[in-house]
Amino acid sequence: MLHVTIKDIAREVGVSTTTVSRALNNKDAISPATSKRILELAKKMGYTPNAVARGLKASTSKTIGVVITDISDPFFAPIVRGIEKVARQEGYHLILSDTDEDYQTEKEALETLIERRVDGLLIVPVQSSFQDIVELKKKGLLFVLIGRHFDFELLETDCVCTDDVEGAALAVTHLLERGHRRILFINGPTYVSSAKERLAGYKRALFEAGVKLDESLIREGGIKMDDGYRIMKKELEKPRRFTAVFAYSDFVAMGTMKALKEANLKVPQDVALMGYDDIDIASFLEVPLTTTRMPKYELGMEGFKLLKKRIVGEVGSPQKVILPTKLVVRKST
Amino acid sequence: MLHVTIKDIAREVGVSTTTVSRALNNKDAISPATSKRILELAKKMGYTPNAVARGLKASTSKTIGVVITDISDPFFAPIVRGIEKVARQEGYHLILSDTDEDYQTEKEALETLIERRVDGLLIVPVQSSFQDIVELKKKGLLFVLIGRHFDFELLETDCVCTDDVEGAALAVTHLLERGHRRILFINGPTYVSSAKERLAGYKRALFEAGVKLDESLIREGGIKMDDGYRIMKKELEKPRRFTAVFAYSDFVAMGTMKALKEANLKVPQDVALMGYDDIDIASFLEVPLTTTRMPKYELGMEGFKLLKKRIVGEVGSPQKVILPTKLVVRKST
DNA sequence: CTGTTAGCGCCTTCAA
DNA sequence: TTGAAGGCGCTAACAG
Repeated sequence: MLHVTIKDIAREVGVSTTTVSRALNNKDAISPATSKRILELAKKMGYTPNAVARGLKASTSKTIGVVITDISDPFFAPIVRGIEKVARQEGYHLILSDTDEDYQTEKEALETLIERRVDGLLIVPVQSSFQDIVELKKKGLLFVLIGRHFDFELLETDCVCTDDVEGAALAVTHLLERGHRRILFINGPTYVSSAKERLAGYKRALFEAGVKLDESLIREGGIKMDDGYRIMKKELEKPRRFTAVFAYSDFVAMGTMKALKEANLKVPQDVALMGYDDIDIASFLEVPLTTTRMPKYELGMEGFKLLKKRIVGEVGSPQKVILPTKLVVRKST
Repeated sequence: MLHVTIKDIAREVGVSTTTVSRALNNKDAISPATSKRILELAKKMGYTPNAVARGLKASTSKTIGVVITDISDPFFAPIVRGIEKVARQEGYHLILSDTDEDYQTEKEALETLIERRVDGLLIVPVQSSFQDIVELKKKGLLFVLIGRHFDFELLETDCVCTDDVEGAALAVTHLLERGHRRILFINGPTYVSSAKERLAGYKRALFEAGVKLDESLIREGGIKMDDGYRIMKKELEKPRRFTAVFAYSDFVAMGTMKALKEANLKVPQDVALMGYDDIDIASFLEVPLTTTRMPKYELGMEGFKLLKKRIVGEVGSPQKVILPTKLVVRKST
């Protein structure tokens, strides 16, 4: 038999399952002698408690669902790591789902996670649509958004984020200070909140510096390396009308860098390049990347902490936790 | 009430829970009319099946445990991605545990995963000790090792790996063909099977080329970037006795590269550098890295597939699945 | 100090 | 075509 149960132990010791349960859970109301006998036998028989049964009884699974767009993305991986670290300390397990930035996948992931009766969810929402998140809230499930959020007028939820208007403004201001006036912005899809905010930050920085906004310098793309590559490749077919590039993310910046290199353009001499996120390897790139640091690990940790509060019943209106970002100047600007 | 149960539906419709269950599971032996009523009401009431209860009854959780040393490591992240991809297609969920290359953490992770009654486990073992894996096998749990394995004389288990003796030999041979004779090998900890094999491959390549082995050119370190940095840093305090470096992994190579750069040594002009793994960003490094490609994504996918076979009951003696590696020549050699 | 009973939510006999 | 009973493994309430 693969798993021994308290029933097996009870039979063996000659007591009731209740008594076994008591011994196993260090309850009082049991004689030290029986307890000892039970514990010893349990060990000898290789007993492992069944958390599924326990969960059914207690209607809590000590499990949280993590819904993320891509764990192999160097921006998201440390977030998951941060979650896992704190979660483990608190006795929680993580069920992981990759959505691949696809709404349908996200929706299905949420459904199956609910079926598993996770105690709560940590979500990096796809945002191309968000009916599923609305449903989640309506059903009364506990969840916290990480790194992306919805306008509170649209949908109020807990979230742990950064102020990307500020972060992007910082980045663009840095470029402006370096003397750049024509800054190509290769943004992510603007239905994603962080892309929306970074666009706002881009505009704000220009405005504050008294530089006229040229809408034709704004591109909307994806969040992958390849998106940056593709967009820059196309851009370079035309006469160059910019001296610097602000990329949505370091990943996008890497793709951009590749396209630039293929066109024999030097960074930063010919074109300055600014990323976002400060992924681990940003300093190891061909040209170490100037970027805005996102507190990735912390986003994960704080996300879990907030969720935990909700789980243990700490209530209150939806909360926005804003973590600080920071400019990191390297060689690409 | 947060979750509605079949009991709630039964009461509402005025039938037994059995009938509800039948409707929900599309069993026959139920009139289309009742079935329709039930299904409609279930939807209206927002019914979501309870996979925990179902799992208890069925004693299968459709969940597999993934025990890995660090998901934010660019070598392991794609492995997890590969697992998740196939697992989701087959209706399985992943419970994720980071061990941080720590045996005790691994041991505890395995225990709690067993408590959760996962249907099987996919493990990148720490290997500094392996009593926990022995226990796992003794208990009859289903698991497959990924990327690392034990000598079959020591412990026979399923595993999906690469032939790293071969891979390393390939790498070192490449260096030899470039004219290098004094190749510093910055290896990982040799209790890890891949490090052991790569060392064997290093030796074999030298032997086959008729180059005398100089043990003093072999270093045993860790698997992180910082290990490569630290070791090379120390190495450079002494007179240089090598013209090329073979690093245990791309990550280690990146650390090495950093130390080299700080010493104003050019790669590959002053020192050639060879990595291992071919992590996604290897081609984007300051000096694009020559390396041996590990089929990361495939390791994950094949790992799950093999595990699945065991789960559905396909038996047979422990199986070693060997995936091919490939030399990728870039600029660092 | 120990046992009996009951129930978490679901599904599978077996009987009607 | 439907339902009653029982049980997956565990624990809490209530007796004794």
